[in-house]
Amino acid sequence: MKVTQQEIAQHEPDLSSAAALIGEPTRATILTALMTGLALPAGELAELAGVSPQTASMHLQKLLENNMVSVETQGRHRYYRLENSDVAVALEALMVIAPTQPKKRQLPNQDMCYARTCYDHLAGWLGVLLCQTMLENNWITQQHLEFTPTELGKNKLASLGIQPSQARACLDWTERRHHIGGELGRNITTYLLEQKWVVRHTSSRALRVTEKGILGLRDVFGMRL
Amino acid sequence: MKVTQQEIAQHEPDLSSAAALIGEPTRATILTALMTGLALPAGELAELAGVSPQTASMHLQKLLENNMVSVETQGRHRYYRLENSDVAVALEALMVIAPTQPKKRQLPNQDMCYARTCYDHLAGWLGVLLCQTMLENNWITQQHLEFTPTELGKNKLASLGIQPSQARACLDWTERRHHIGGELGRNITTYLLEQKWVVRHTSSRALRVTEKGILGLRDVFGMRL
DNA sequence: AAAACGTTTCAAGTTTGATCGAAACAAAAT
DNA sequence: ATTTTGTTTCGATCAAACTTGAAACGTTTT
Repeated sequence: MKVTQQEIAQHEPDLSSAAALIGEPTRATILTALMTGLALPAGELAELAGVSPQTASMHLQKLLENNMVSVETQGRHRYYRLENSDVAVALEALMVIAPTQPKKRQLPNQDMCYARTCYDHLAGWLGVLLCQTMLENNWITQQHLEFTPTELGKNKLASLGIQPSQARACLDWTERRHHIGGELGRNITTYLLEQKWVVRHTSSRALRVTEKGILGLRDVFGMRL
Repeated sequence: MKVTQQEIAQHEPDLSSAAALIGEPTRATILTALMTGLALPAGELAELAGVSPQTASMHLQKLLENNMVSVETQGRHRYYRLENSDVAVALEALMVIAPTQPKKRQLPNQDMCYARTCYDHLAGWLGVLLCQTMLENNWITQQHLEFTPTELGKNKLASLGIQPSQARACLDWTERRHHIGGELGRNITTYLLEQKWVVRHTSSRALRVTEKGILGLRDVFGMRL
């Protein structure tokens, strides 16, 4: 046995173990799926990742042991979700530096780039456009990594029943641009889903804008889709 | 061959490959060392990680291919550094969720928790304390993830020859609290090093406060060490 | 010109850990 | 009660990749 780097870095966070956990393709797929914020049962995650239930179970156990996910048992189902938002933040940060798949430059799943949720707020092309529209219409102002609703924005949002909270600027990994995260991002996404302006694709993070949504987003937010 | 998760996530950033790159212990040690912002030669990184030069060379090549580090050749030396701050951000985000080494709960290297640099700005206990002191003394104000120098702070900093820039709040993984990052963080750290109030430990990210520094930090910044 | 040094390339050996069949377990459905 | 379904545990297999010795390459020193 030789002197390992563990001894050198004994007192630090075990960076490699955390990264290795995410670095296995099956687990990465599982974690990516859980970034919707949804809790998904083991079997569904197995199918999603294209592995057998045994394999997925093993991976989920490892994720569980390392506090990356938590589990809730309901009957014979076990629902897994991300442990906390720190995990989501780390995943997003990794996505920023991750290479995009080189092959198939045309977008195989246009929906996914079009609209999706980032942990719990709206991301993708739709999220970025919404963010820009709100900036252009002066509903919010941006100070570096922070969005603040203006008086106009507060009134508009409140009239829709959306709490005009502060928002964090969240970097998007398909658009490489900012969208609205934080509490406000969550509130808006909740509103859009409640109004059925966007609906979730089955077992995916992708969102679809409904016909009602196209009208609503245009009339209320002033978005040109 | 079976259907792999690559096909499902084809259009997305290759999360797993980026994470796997960091997930190998030797590479993680190398990357952690480079988080000082320093450029280090291959041989030194090999010794630091406790592996042979060949091994380190192979790992560095992989990091290079994936744009995690960049290299600069000087004579027979090749100096490696982190490619950009996005990489440092991802590493920090991982450290937040990484488990700290369970064995040896007492801190084996107190210096490392005491003071160190986070990529290029001051972190650790000293960084957090400095940040708090500046907030208490009303040199800066905090809006969520952003620090802004006050008029008082601008004057104080300018009189020291420190550019009173904006600052990003950066989460520290030993203290789990914010410290001053961004441009201002860099400026302050440069100042402290120039004044020799803090000095770098040899081949480590840890910093040591000099006797001159204890006086200086007390008299100028009002810090109680 | 020769030797020393830092680094990379090549070609092994070796280990880690992902995978799945088989089986066990638990809850729900029949 | 029996069957079906969702999940986990066990054991064996296998592939990916980390590791180092040997050697090659380029630069600096003597």
